[in-house]
Amino acid sequence: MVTIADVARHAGVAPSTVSYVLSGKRSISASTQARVQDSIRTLGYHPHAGARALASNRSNVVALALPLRTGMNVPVVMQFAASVVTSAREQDHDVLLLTADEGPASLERVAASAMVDGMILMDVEMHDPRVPTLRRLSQPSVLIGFPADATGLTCVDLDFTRAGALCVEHLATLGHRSVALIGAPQAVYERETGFAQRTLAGFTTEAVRRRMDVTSRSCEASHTAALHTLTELFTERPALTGLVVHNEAALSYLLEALRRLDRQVPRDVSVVAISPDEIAERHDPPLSSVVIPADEVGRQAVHLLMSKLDGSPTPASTLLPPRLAVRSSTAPPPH
Amino acid sequence: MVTIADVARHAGVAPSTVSYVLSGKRSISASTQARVQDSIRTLGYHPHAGARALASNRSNVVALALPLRTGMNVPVVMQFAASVVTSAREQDHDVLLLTADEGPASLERVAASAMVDGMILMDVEMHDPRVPTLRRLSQPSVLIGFPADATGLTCVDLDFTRAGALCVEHLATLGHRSVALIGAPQAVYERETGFAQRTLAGFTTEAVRRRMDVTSRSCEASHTAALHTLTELFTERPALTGLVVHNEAALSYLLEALRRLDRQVPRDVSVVAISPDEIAERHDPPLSSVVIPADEVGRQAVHLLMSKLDGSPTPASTLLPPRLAVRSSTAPPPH
DNA sequence: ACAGTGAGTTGAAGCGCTTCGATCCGGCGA
DNA sequence: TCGCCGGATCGAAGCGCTTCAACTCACTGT
Repeated sequence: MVTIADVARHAGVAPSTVSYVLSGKRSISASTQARVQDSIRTLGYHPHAGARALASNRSNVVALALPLRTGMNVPVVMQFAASVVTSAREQDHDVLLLTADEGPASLERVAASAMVDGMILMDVEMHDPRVPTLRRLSQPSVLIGFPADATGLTCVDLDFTRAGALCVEHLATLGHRSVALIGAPQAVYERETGFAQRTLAGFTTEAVRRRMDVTSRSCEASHTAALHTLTELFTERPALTGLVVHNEAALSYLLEALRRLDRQVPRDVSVVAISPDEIAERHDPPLSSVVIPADEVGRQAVHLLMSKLDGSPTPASTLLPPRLAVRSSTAPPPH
Repeated sequence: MVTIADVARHAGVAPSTVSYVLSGKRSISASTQARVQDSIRTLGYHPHAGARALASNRSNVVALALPLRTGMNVPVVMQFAASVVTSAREQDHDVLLLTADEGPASLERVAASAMVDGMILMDVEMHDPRVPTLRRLSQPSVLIGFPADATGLTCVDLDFTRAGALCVEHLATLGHRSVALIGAPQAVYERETGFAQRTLAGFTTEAVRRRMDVTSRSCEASHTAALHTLTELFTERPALTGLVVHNEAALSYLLEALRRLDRQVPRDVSVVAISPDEIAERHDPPLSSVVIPADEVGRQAVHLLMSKLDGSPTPASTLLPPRLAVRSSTAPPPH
């Protein structure tokens, strides 16, 4: 292994000088810098991460905790993860991947052993068991999603309340008077996942405010469940013309079920999805949707964490405004 | 931070003794062990990962390289990843997540800086640019998938050749004489992804061997593409009754398109999917399928890597046998 | 009785890096 | 002319751990 001493010898300087060239923490003459950089390149020097972490008390690694719970939307989670990795690399950090297998203990472990400088948690529940652990740890963290009590935490997410309201607004503007939200599987609500609840709240509140007829259902991701949910819904509310779907996994099944039930989109019923763009676009007809900006959320999470790491003041809560993409699945209701 | 010296002091032993208790590399009396373990617990000691890596030349971290290329099946990739993380944790290792952003350079970086002890690469192409880098590195690695030239590498994957053949066999046994494979998007074939090509080869060879009428198509994941592909296929081969789908993203679209075309499954056409169980089960009708055992592949990859890490002899290539799950989407052809 | 054995334990030497004084030196103001 | 300043560089300490050689001590076999 090539060490900093080898580089120093090769460049005819002290090891500390090499270190300062690398970190830029002291001024070094241009000529020395050039010489050192040359030596680094010709010798193929890479600083030993462990040694660096030991000496500097910084590992340049952040943890990313992905619970991968049932009912979570896998492609979206993956987009988050990819975006976090990319953004972290831009700030010279690597990403350690944690799952929920060990529960909060894994956070404790990687933090206490100084493997990571900070952590990003996804899929946060209202009463997330990881939150108390988080508060106890010395490393900073950023949550993607909001727990019930977010005091002292840094959280970022799409503003799902407004997303729910935005869907209603779009449908109302088109003239719909009876709308329903089809949400995540029951399990997601039972564990009180914040984003699901907030969408529902935003949706319902806005619909009530506009004196619309409003209801909601959870739905599993299967053909049978989709068919059943829709049948029930239309039986209960014959006048239902506006559907908001916040459940990407069930999306195709629901659309197919609508066809089975001979409801044409958007002639008979309008559909708004809350999902990433790529997914909404792919359906037939392409779906009007409120975008889940996974990339942006991931990037924000990393930026917030980096701010905390270098001690900059950091907003406690960041809510990204929802954006509506109007495509071909929404139209005025039949009369 | 609690250090090994604190523990040693608290337990009344030398730091080295604590280290040996932790590593088990020397025999320590039961009483001392108990005392040390006690102190560790009461002080809440966690060894400093960096210090450990520096002194022992082992980081207990493995890299997982997920290219996240277009057309790759996201849920499957996620399953792999989850399984890798879980298996690695069982062997006391953590997982560093790499994407393709930096190309082979990221492998080089994490290896040269001793951040990781070894690496697992997913989504390997026939002529993968990472392979030359891999050969150059001193750390061992395991590939999920096979490049064209696998000499000197350790690879593991589902035996896609046999998987393709198995689908044909199943359809042939039911009496089908004309079959088609619907595979991944064009892009996947163009970059010569091994598994896609091998499935096609296994499928075609077996069908030819059985003197069946055989063809294949690639297909994008969209409603339009699915409809188009099927229309073309049925126009070209009116007698076509057996469909093998190796493209989970397009699966729902294809089934829906079949309904549009008034082909009932399995009455008019039998469908075999190559996909994870959960996905095949969810469709209507539940699909007969060849299972992609993502968990098992991930676990094997980790085990192989661990073997290489402790110098055990390791098979160069591990092909997991495919398993057919017969559900309701296959039946004898109409006559 | 005594060397030999081996289990149990220790002290100290690093591992490769960062960082904190300390040092050197050329130029500046007084 | 002298002292001083500050840019550039160096040397050494130390981060927390593992590991090796060495030591102790109770036993064993002869």
